[in-house]
Amino acid sequence: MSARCARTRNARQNSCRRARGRAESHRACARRDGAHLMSTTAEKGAEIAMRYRRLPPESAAREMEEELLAGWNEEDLFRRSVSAREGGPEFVFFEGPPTANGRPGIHHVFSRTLKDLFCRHRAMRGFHVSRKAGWDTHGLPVEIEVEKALGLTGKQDIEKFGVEEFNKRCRESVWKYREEWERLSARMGYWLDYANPYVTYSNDYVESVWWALKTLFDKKLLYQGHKILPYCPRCGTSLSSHEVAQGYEDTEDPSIYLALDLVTGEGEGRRRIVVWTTTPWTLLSNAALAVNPELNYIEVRKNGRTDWTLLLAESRAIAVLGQEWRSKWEIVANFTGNQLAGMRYKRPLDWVAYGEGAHEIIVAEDFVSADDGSGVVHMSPAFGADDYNAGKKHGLAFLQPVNARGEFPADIPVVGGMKVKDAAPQIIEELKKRDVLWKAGTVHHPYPHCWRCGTPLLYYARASWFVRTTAVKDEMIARNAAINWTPPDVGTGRFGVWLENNIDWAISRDRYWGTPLPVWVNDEDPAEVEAIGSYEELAARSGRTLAPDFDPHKPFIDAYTWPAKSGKGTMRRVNEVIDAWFDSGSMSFAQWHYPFENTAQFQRHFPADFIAEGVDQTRGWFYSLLAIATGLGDALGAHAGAAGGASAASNPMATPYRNVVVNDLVLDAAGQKMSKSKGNTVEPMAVMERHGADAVRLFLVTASQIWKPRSFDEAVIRGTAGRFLITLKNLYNGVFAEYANLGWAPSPADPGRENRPALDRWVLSRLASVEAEANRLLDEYDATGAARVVMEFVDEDVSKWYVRRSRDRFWDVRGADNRAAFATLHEVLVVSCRLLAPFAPFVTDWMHRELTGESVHMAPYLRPEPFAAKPELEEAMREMRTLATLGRAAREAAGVNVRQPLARMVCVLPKHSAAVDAMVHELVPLLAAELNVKSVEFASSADSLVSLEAKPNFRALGTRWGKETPKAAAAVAALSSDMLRAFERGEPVIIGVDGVDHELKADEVTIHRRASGPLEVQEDGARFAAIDTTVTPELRAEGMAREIVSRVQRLRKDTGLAVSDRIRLQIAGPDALRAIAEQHRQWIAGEVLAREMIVTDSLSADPSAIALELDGMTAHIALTRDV
RNA sequence: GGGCCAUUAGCUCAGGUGGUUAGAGCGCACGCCUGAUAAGCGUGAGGUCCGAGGUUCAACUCCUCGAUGGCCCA
Repeated sequence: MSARCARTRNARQNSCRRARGRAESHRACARRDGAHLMSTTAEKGAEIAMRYRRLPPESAAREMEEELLAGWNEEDLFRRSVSAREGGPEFVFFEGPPTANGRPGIHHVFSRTLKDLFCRHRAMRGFHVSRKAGWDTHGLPVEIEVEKALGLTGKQDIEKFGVEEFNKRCRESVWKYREEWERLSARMGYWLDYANPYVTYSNDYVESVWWALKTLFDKKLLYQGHKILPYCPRCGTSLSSHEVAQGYEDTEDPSIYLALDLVTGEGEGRRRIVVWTTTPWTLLSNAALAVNPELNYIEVRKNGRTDWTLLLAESRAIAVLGQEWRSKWEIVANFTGNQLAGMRYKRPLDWVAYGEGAHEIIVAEDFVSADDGSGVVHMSPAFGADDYNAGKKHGLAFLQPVNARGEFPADIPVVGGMKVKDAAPQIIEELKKRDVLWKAGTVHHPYPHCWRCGTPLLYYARASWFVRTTAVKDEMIARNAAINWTPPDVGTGRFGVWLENNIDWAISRDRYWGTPLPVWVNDEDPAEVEAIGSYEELAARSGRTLAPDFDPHKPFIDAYTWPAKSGKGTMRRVNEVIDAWFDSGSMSFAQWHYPFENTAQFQRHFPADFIAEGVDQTRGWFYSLLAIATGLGDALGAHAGAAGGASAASNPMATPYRNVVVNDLVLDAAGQKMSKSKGNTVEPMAVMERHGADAVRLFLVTASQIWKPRSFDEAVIRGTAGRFLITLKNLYNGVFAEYANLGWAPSPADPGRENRPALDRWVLSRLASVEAEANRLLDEYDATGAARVVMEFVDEDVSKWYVRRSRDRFWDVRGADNRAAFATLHEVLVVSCRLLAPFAPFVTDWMHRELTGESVHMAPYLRPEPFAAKPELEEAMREMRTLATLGRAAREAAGVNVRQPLARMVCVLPKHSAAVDAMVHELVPLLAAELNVKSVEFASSADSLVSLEAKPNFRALGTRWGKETPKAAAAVAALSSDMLRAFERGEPVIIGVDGVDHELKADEVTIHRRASGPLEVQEDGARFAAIDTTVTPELRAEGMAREIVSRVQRLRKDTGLAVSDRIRLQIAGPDALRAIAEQHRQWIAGEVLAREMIVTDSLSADPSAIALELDGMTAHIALTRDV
């Protein structure tokens, strides 16, 4: 205290000198880094050159971040941070390309934060992490956007408009949002190499994709098939299963029961069979009925009617005939489905003539279910996958009276020219007329719609090109087993199940803007097919030199034809382009134009160590990467020794990615899914302007585990991540910079870490533990865990305890203890910045530069020589903090505030090792200071203050006593304090259960100590703190002195004095108060930096005097600044 | 329609091989501090762990059925 009191102008001048020295070195730094970030700000004119700049206030996160962004740009920091690790081990990251023609949303900020933070962490660990950007530029979304802009609807319009011009517009449209994406990436601090992105429409990229397709073709993995595919009549194209999966919507559809006449023999009565459908438009093409072979069918006759009967599945009778059907209908016959097979019937509508093939016949098929309908299904082989397969099997007729626009041909009666789904009322009316309608209703069910335009899809038989992924299914599963999924159950569950149910990948699209399928077919003989795998090959086959401005897209590519090898006919390219998912799934090699060039680059960057995307990519990019890499197999080179080697035997090939982090959705504040139609989307730029990118990033990562959906609520951001950042800034601004600027800088004069007080050694130990833990969690791809560990440390340990208990140590800069405190806090802040840098790259860089002169992003994540963690010290401190909590609660309960000193507290702790006990002893002064007590004693079990209580351990008792557990527990709980003391000494204790004595075992009881006696006690399990609340006159006087100091300090503040200003102080009051002031004169003067302190009987004349009530006495104080 | 996951304090979320005292943050109440001050800190009150059955000496935890929400599949 005297040191503080004696702080002089001299010290201040001293600190000015040092500050200037530091400012010089700052300028040197600034030149070296080519940035203005390091520039020194003068505060209060030229009075003091601050060595540590203050952070802007909380509201100015935006200015601070923008200042940094400008600096990073100038310094070219991203590229420098990558090249500085050149030569280090490679950490390979693949960027999943965003579609350049959509706006980025807040969920993109989420997955990009994850991508960025793991890359930053690995870079700080010394890995070389190049991060090539990419753009997904082909596909239906682009076409739709352009169609809308041009006012076109459908493919005919596009053809009329001209494919060349249309594709030109597509190519331009793609970049509509490019700048917005790049701005967002920059603003959020997502470091990605945008200078050399891969672009899926580029000639090089397309050529690599061609190579892949040709390779698959040569391996017989690319084929043309005729399959029932979900088809969008508006877009005029089939959709792949992963596209369909995105478009299910609840729809109301017709639910129609027909009663069709069976063809009967001579003399038989009319027999009708009940058939169910939800797609009446397919009835025009009905070819057969299907029944389940095993199911029981009944033939029933309505009471009182003899002229006809009805057939249906027995289990569906209630649904079709009503709850009371048994009282109204009589069963006349039973059949299995097998028995019905082969029977003939009369189709409901005869508008389309049958061509070849069987028709109007009942077949038995396993897929017919008894769960809905009538147990009899109408079959239309052109419009359903099951129907199609059954049609093949039974040689059924194939009617397809629907055009590519989803309309009936004009020449069909009644419904000609109508959209098929719109024709339901007309068809139902016709069925009524023909007396084949049993009943018509509606049904609510999910039905697939086009994910882009919302049009209901039709299942439609079409010629299409497929990748035979089913042929490599087992290998895909084996490779998947080697992928480390976060969270794991996406890999085994959602993705694993998807692979198990894998079907061939339909990759062709009847569209315009996409990678053209490089397959040429002989127009005279469709069996003659060639695939082209490079531009060179194209030139050779076509006999044409490719122009310098060669464009592989439609329509130009379709002009390349050549005579067939067979000598008859011309080879012409098929019409289709390919699924854009195939483009993005090819990025691992196509981004390098492999195998045409950059083989070394490719090999260095395959497979990826890490990718991250939203869960919606499970069936998208995660799948296409795996399917293509697996299909290509050896063609991607033999990268033996796959991930970890764990399953190297079954999986000699590398997976395309070793670790994948999957994040879930971002919901709105109310937990609803964000969508444009609901208008509850969040504009990411605006949010970052309001809260700062650091806060948004930190919030997204820490709100909950990343694989759970999180609600995005700005109020919560402010209260959690935002609040944490304020605490961090205050530690730097309000504690460290505030006082270090009075003259401290790191120097050899600082005590060595092992020679610092226990409190410092403790926080350094915690820091070391947290450093190791955060690193470990990031290594394991647990971003949430890592961020939380560091944040909790900064808040709980540093702010709430280390600084709280060290405050007065920062009030001077010269003593060894002061230097220890500054050096410790400096190190804690520097390392905390590093640990947080991947999550909050802005404020941590700002602070780190101030603290060390270099960017945090060039710093190592782990210190080369960390302070060794001290588990005993950490354990002892935990106990101390528990006792502090209990002590505060005791004071609160007794109504004695902390400013009032008290004489004594008595504590009890559970048994500890000697090492921990020694530490506890060393920490006692901290506890005494925190609770403002003169002495801290520890009581033993033998102490009269302590009584013992037994708490039964049910887990142990349960195994021994079973049903008798409650009785045994009661007997244990009833043990007396004395008996428990004896038990602790090792003497046997007997408990009686149902009159039988048993010896108590050690693990069956937990012994708790409880305070008894006159003290104020609080307890928590085995710990307790008892405080003697007696206030003697001496203690009271001391308390009053502290009261005076408190009021003077408040007055200093109110008067606007700086923390280092000296004052003249006057205190007036009754005799008793003056006596106290005199008694504690030196201490009071020291605390409030009073050079002069006058104690007098009256100050009433002084207009600036403040009156205050102290323990019933009125006092006056007045102060002036001492200059 | 089938499968999976949720449901715990006013809000957001932890948790537990079944063990009798279910935690945290925010918010709230009360208070402290006033040399972090458009800051800092403490204490406390809040819970039929979605509902109904069942298994067990013992269920928030396991089983069955149901409700609500979400995701996936068809």
